[in-house]
Amino acid sequence: MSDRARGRRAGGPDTRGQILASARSSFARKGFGRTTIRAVAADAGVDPALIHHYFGTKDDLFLAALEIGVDPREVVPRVFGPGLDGAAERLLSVILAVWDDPQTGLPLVALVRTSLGADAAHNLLHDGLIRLVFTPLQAMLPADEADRRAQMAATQMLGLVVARYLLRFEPLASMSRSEVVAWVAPSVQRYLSGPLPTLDEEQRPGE
Amino acid sequence: MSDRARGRRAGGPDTRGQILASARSSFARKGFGRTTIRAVAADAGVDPALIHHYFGTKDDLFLAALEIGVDPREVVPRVFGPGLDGAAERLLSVILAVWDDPQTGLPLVALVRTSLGADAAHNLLHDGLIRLVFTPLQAMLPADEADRRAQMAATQMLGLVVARYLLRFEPLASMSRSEVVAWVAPSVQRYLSGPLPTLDEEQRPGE
DNA sequence: GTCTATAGACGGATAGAC
DNA sequence: GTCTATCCGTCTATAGAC
Repeated sequence: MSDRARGRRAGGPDTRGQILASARSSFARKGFGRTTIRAVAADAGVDPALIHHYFGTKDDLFLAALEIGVDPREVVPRVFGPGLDGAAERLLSVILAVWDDPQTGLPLVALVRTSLGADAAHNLLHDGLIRLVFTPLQAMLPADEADRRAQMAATQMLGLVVARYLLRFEPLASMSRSEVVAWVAPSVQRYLSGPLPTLDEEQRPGE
Repeated sequence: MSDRARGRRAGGPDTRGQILASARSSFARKGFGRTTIRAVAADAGVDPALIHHYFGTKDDLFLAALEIGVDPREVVPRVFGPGLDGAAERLLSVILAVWDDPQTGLPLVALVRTSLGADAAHNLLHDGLIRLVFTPLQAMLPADEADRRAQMAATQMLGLVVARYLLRFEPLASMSRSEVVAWVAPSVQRYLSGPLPTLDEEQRPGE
């Protein structure tokens, strides 16, 4: 991001990178549907036709913009390797670090924003991103509790991400990573390894 | 919903209600941007022009579809009146009940999905919905901790809502209200009244 | 009340000149 | 490589007939 996001394309025409940067920004801010090729082109200072020339269709551009700098298969073992104890803290630290970095965070914001805008059916979110962290997580949990524990943990991390990076709540968005981890980790850890909740027999169906 | 969502408009032409029901459904599933007047009209079995005739512009239709059956000023005191103790459980019970009911839930799904798809700037979500529950909540908390405690609680509730009603994770979406409350309430309650997290002095900025 | 016809704007995609 | 010109589709919205 250091050499291409700054200013207009200097001398060496890194037009392709310029387009990618503008696309990432727009996809992250507006999602797929509200991003237009024309707007991306204008922001990058090039002609709309160039984008098709380089990337093909709008979908192709979106996929190209999702290319990310981290390989999940490398980071996942570091989080879950040491065991369930402290896993929440390690997981949250990694997640926040990845999302705080614009290079890796912007594509993820674009992915989440686009997925939430579309139908629940074919979302990249569940089949792609979440599955990546779910599968190894579930493998560490008792089989009959794995689904519930992992999904409850997911709700907390998803809500954190949405509030901090999509809606940009303050002061949450400006808090340090370590403070956020200190607040949230106990909740996530309880979902992973805390006691199962005891259900009251009386369930009031209506309100 | 019982008399108008079922089948085509019977004899008495409740066309207006039919349109509203279709609009709510589409706004909830696709958000504002991806909802088209034409599709709503087709789903309601009427002509697109009729929608303009009844409701005016697309924005007007959206606002009409957001009309909801619950008055927050009535339910809020019931949740926060008894005090901070057990507030999380009461709050979650109400939230889940409102969202589980299609009559009140669909407009809320539409609101959240649309807000998340748009820019962070002018979102109805923060200025409308969340503010409604935030203000009375913050009034019960120590002034210097109110923002943080309320926002951390908001992340959990937001993530729960997104996962259960927008993304429809399973088994989460099919779990009973009381089971969800049993899982999540302790987390929310800790944000509201638990001990403040202790921050380590050493903050590793990188990674 | 309900529908037909159409205006007017916008965006994706392509062909082809330079 | 980069841009001009343009086609085609989709959508909102309106005017007006029945």
